Amino acid sequence: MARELNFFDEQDGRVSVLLPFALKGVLDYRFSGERPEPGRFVRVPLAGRPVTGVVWENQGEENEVSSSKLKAIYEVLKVPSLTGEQRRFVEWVANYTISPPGNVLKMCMGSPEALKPLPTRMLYSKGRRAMDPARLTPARLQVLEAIDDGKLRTIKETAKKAGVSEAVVRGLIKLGLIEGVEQTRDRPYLAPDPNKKGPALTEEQKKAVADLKNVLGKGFQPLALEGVTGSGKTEVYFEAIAEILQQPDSQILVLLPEIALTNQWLDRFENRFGAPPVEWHSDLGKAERRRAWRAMASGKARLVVGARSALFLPFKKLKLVIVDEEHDSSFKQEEGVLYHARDMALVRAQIAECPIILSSATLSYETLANIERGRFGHVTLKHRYGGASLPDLSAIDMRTRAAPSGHWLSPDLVEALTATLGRGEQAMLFLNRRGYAPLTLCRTCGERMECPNCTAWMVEHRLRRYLMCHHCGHSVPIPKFCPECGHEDSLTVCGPGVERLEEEVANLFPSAKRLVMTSDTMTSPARAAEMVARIAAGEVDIIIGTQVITKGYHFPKLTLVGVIDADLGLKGGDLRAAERTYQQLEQVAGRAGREKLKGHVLVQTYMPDNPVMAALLAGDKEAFIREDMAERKTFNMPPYGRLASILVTGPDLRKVEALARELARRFPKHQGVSLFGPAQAPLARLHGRYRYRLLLKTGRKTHLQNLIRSWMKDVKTSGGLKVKVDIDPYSFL
DNA sequence: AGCACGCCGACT
DNA sequence: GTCGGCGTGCTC
Repeated sequence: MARELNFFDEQDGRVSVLLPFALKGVLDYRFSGERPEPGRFVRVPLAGRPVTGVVWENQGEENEVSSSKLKAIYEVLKVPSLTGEQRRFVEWVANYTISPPGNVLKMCMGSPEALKPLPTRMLYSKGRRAMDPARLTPARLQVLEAIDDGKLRTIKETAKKAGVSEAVVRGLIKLGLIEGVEQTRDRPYLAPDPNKKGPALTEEQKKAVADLKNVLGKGFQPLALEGVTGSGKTEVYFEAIAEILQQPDSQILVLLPEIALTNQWLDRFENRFGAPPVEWHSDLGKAERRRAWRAMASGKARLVVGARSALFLPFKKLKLVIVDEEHDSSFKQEEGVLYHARDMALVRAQIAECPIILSSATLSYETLANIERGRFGHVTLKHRYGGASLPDLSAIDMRTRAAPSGHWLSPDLVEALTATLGRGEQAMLFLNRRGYAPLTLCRTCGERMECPNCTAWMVEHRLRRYLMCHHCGHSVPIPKFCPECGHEDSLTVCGPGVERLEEEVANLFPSAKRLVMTSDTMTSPARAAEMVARIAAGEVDIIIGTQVITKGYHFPKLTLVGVIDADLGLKGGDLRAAERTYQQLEQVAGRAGREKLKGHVLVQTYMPDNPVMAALLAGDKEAFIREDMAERKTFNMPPYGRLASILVTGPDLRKVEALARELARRFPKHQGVSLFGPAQAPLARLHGRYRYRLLLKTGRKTHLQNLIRSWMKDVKTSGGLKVKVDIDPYSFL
């Protein structure tokens, strides 16, 4: 057969290599000498240029390319291998999300920097060779005295300490009186100390810690840690971390939503363990990325805290996973490989055969359903830490207690603000809308300012003096003339954003110190930390912000939370609207009264009778969740049934529509599987591309992915058309 | 991911 | 007549 006919050596062989981009599968390469094991990082040629990939298990593919076509591996990199666990994880995620495995591998590679040889420098100390007295000079003697302490120094440092030139030092190195060692430039991470004393725990916390410790070390075991806001969940899972840290070389992953990874969290960690954790998030520089990635891969770092992508770090010995704020929808990646970090964390823990703790004040329905099914353990904290009580919640019925026209604060909320400020306490106003106003229109002709690329309004940002589309980022200066009818100064704004709310607060409370916290003002972790410090120092009276303020912060003097438009999240009317709204309101309410001072929450709503609002106000969230989940069950919706969204996009509306219809026509009918659509997506155009959607609903037992794969097998997408499959979708835009 | 190939509009 | 736009396809 063809194999025998090729002419390279007997010991040459073939290995499969997975490359970090969207190829169909692995590519085969030739090697000579020792066979590189699966997991090794290799440099290989691809279309004439070198790329980095990973040696992969042979797929036993039928259509194997002929040996004569194989190119040779350039180099096996001297970096730690991708473990078998991680390779299985890559395959699993690729399979589940119907993504090319190469795209998943890419997420595992951290950064190109991480795979380059570590930059090093030479450090010098006393050598073994003795000085030939004939060659001793005063300068050389000075150097020998300087290095007598045996410490490692650079040439420069040595010369400086001895008070001689670098040339003298180099001369001694040549003579062997000083010897050098190569050392990596990346500083090692300090080891967290599990035995350092933590804060005193309450009886309830101690009980929760005992419950957690009960399942640690018993292999894969998911555990939901449900504790009301301010109950000290973090301190409880810190004890689980301390326990696992006792095992030599064990590693721990803590996942947090990006906006909850704050200095406050890091400080608490450092206080408990005496060393900062490894951090992993989107704005690490490349040197820090390399340092973190290599530290995990070599097993030298013990604990990493990160946003969802930390899931793909190269753990050597993963022994515990924690997903904090597990209900948070930002764990769902909405671009590229569409995965949910909480769900994939469960898979990662299962592969590592280690426990996983899902923590939240407002557990997701997915997790609640898993508790119900008996798959997850459940530990609860019902009381706030330090004797603080949960805040009072009350509604302001905006149908009868409305704000004056053009204003957004009802008289009741203004009164509460006045009282709070009068007592020298802090208040927080929550409005989940960035900018000054969500809509600008022309009083003369009624024209609305819309994004040219998206089916969306242009949001005014008055501070920055432009209108901006929040979906594609397109911005234009605030126009003086109506672009439609040309009238001057006839444009008017509708509705509030946080900037406009701040303006109203400034008019009502001119002497109060205000701070606007949104993604527009918190442009970096440093800026965020600075704002938090100002609040903690009492330099702020009223915090006005979007959802960035709902999570994780602990401000002792904050006693009043005002929710400006509690109904906002219910308007989309999608599957998770009620769940999301309840979680968000509960979380923001949880910022109030976290220490000695009693907290109050005022919720402005036009629909106080809506089940979400009513349950929240009555403090009966259990009943509401039970009912909402029962409804999901009736309609076979997640977490009881499964969904997949198929989004067809392209620049030409006709072609998009035609492909969506063709897909529907070709859908293989299956029992227990329903197809909805195609229909225009709610965001009918985004980035200049039209969008049509199909929705697939199945029971929990159907193999959704296989079904979709065979359905999509020979779909041809020409003319700029794209089909995006989203398993377990969260966004229905 | 990159990069070459390929087929349709405004220039020397 | 050519330069160049980026759509499509391939890389072991």
